[in-house]
Amino acid sequence: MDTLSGVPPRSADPHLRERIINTAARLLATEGVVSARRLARELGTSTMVVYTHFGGMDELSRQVMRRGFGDFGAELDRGAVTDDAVADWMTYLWSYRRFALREPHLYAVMFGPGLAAFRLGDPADLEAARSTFVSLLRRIHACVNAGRWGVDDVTTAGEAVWSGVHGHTTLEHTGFFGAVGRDPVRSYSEILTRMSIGLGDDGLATARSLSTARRRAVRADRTDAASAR
Amino acid sequence: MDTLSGVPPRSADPHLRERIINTAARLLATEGVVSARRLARELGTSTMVVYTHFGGMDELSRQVMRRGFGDFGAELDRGAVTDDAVADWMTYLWSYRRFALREPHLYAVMFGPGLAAFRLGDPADLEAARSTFVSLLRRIHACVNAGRWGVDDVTTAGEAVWSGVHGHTTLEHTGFFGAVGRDPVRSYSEILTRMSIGLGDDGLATARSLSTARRRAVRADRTDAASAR
DNA sequence: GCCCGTACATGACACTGTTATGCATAACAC
DNA sequence: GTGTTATGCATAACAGTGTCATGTACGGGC
Repeated sequence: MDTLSGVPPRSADPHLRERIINTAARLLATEGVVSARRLARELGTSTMVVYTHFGGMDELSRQVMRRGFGDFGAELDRGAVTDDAVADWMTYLWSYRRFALREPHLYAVMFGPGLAAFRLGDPADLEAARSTFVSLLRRIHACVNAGRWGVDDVTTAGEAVWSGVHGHTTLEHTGFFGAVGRDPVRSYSEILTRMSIGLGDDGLATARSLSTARRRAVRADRTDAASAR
Repeated sequence: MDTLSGVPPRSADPHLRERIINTAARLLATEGVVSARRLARELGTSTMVVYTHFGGMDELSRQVMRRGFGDFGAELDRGAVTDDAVADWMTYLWSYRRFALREPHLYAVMFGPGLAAFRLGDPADLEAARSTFVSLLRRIHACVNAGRWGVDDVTTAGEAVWSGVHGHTTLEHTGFFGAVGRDPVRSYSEILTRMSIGLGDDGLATARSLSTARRRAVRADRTDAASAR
């Protein structure tokens, strides 16, 4: 690593780099924004540490984003693979929503301007972001293999599914559903249901899978709440 | 209007208020951001005009947003009502995408933090934003009435559809599709197709409607390009 | 013609990211 | 152990942001 400058950092605190990223992630989660000065105050340092270690706030944000994608992917892949592929796919997307609601600001960094990872072309960032998408494609493939869906272009189907859950997530973050007195769980279920049927599944089978996935999601929510306590 | 302060503005330039909004909208479209100082420089005034007329940048942004919803709604409702309700619905959503791509920053203000219109509860803002959603619901209703779709809860279906097109739009704005070499028209078509089938339509009928809507959209794109020239 | 009030300009305050400068200290050569 | 080098970090400044207190000049009501 860092073969360009060729000089290993010889900091007094060898963990400072990690601490900066940790603190930035924590401030992002708790306060929604992270400024160089706020970060320095929290660390007991000057703002310069951001520039010696990352060159600027942009690169630091990308590091936080990269870690976010790591956590996100790990959490998404925790869902088991059962004989109900559509339920597994739905479980995956309920986990997607749970993460996005628990970490709204991190999600915004990851999927807002953070998707610049794709533009900037840093292989590590691109891979981090793409891995979660590939993970989604695997679930879709399983539904096709199970004979539930008829899809020739899995990637395009994945983009359509992702658009739906991502859009719903961002709408939920703006507070839309709460403001108009609508139930976001209901509309999220609608997305999953209509998409599954649209991709070829039987209506009744989709409804059964949704029930299964909802039960799993509620249980995961409880686990989440318990670990937070 | 402005019955709270009760004092009519007696500016040297009675159109200044309008000019500020116009200029802010133009700067937003051309430069992506609009700061009080940049605005003042463009207008040949000081930054104070923003505060005497709007009380701050927030309210000015909301005015720009409100106008944006007006233009957006007018453009969306331009689509004709024909005997192919699903094609009309798709045409509506192609117009949605066309507007979002032509005015990415305005769209971001409108549907990003701008959806705070729903939170803040200003009736005019809420109505401006809601009218475009209601317009979508009308198209959905037409599909149900035409016997193409079987939907009991039109609002929930509308939220699902909106999530899909909104999500796709924001992903497209981040440059995702271009960066990974994917065709956004293809995935957008996939959303429309799978949603229509998922909502109850026949696969072949949906495909025919998609062709119709695509033809209309291409024609509208050409008109758009011609008027821009 | 006077006076009041409003619209606007000026300049300052607190904040942001960034960077030039300087210093203390750690690592290395001998 | 000493001298040299260079690195990490603090200090302070610059340019930018939104905002506001103050002062001024002008327009309408009397």
